[in-house]
Amino acid sequence: MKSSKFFIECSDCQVKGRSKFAGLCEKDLDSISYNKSCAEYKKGQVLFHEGTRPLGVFCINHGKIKVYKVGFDGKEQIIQISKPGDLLGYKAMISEETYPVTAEALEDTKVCFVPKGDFLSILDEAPSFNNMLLREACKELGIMADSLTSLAQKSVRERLAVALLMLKDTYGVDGIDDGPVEINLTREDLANIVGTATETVIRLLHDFKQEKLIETKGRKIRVLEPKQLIKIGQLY
Amino acid sequence: MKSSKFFIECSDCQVKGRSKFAGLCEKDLDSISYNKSCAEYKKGQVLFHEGTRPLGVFCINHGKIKVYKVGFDGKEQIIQISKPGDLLGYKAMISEETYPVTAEALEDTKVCFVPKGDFLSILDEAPSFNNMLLREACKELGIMADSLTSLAQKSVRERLAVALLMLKDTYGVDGIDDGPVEINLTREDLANIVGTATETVIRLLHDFKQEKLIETKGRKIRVLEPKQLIKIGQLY
DNA sequence: CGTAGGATTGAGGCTCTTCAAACGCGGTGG
DNA sequence: CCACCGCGTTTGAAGAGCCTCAATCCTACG
Repeated sequence: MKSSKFFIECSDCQVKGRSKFAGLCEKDLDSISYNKSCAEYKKGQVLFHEGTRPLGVFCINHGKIKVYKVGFDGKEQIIQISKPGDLLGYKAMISEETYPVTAEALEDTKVCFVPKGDFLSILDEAPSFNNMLLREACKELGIMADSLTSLAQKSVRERLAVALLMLKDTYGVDGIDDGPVEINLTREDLANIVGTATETVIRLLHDFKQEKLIETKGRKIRVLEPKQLIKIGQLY
Repeated sequence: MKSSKFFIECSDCQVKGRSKFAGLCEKDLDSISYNKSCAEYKKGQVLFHEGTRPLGVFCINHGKIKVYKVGFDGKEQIIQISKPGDLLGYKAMISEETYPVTAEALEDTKVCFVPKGDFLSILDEAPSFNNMLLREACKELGIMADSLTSLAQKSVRERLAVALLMLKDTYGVDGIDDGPVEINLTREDLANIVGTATETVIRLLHDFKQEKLIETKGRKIRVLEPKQLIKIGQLY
């Protein structure tokens, strides 16, 4: 289960510059910091389940989290991979609905939790924060329109190329060593991002490997030729 | 081209109750009304093109408008069908990006245009409006996650069933006569909603017709058995 | 009454899925 | 320390679902 053996002040947080709280004034940030709690979620643990009611928002401090919907037949569709600095679960809270998705840790993670009331009162009192979230949401809607078109029109090979490029960025954030980025996901998760079968992903990765576009070591994937992948993914 | 032979006061608008401006105070509504312009767009005319910079927002007074992205090979992917009361183009304006989509009239339409400056100043001055838009955007993001999952996991037959149900609602708004709803779209547009080929849509509509789930008269489609379509679409 | 754009039908083929089986690799207990 | 176990990965084969291309039919409209 999650534990609360540690606490991080927002003002000390390594990711505060990247987080959605970055623009807040000191007073508001302190107020969040004062009321929040911190927890660790181990690989496979769920932060929140689709269909449940939001009680607050999550700010990722460390680790990656997959956000997915479960389809009729039980298959996951991964909507996004969230990384440190990302804010999770605020949309359902604002729209006053149950979570439309599930959030699950892909690795051992550290996450701060801001209770609903505190978050909403900041939203009320800081118009600039409200506005920033609106701007983010609008931007995200544009990205979703892109993904939708991709999914509807591109072949699996094309979509896999796009997904690998996206994941390169997501996993590039860690970049402690500035060695090449290693994507670390099960083939099944990768398939659930691309929207295809696991076996298809494996076969296409094999092709990409033969074409010297990527390198694999166990489950780890390294992108060698991003430009080629851009071409394959027909990104313009 | 568009013409400006008419003008509708927001306070007189038939769709003001359904529009996003519904919650505004009288002062703000009058300010919008004073600065806006009205225009007619005939079937096939474009309100705005993907990639161009937004100069204001559009409020639909009459008629339906398709919002789509053009894929790499020129194929349209329809993201939504907008109807009277809907606000168009505000997302790109707020996120300060170029339009990610194109908006084109599906029939002869009447549309009001609110210039950027006026819209943004209302947004600035009315926190409740800001908040309402944020709530809408968050809700829409949940819907997009649904659509994404649908597209990734459902068969074309299932997706077509879902699309027909959605269109029944969209076209049901007109309901001047309370006769059955008639969906009036080209097969190609329908295919571009579902994300498939025109011929596939035609064949599946033929099947649905044989199963007595729908009725067609020319291009017009009537849904006879929504419950059956819900079952086919695996909506739960 | 002619024409153009949309709707329909048919055939063929390709992509991708599904099912089944074998293979590795990391972790665990003897 | 090593053999075993189990999950995730990989490979193969067969077939279903869709797409593409091409031809024909319909129908609204000038």
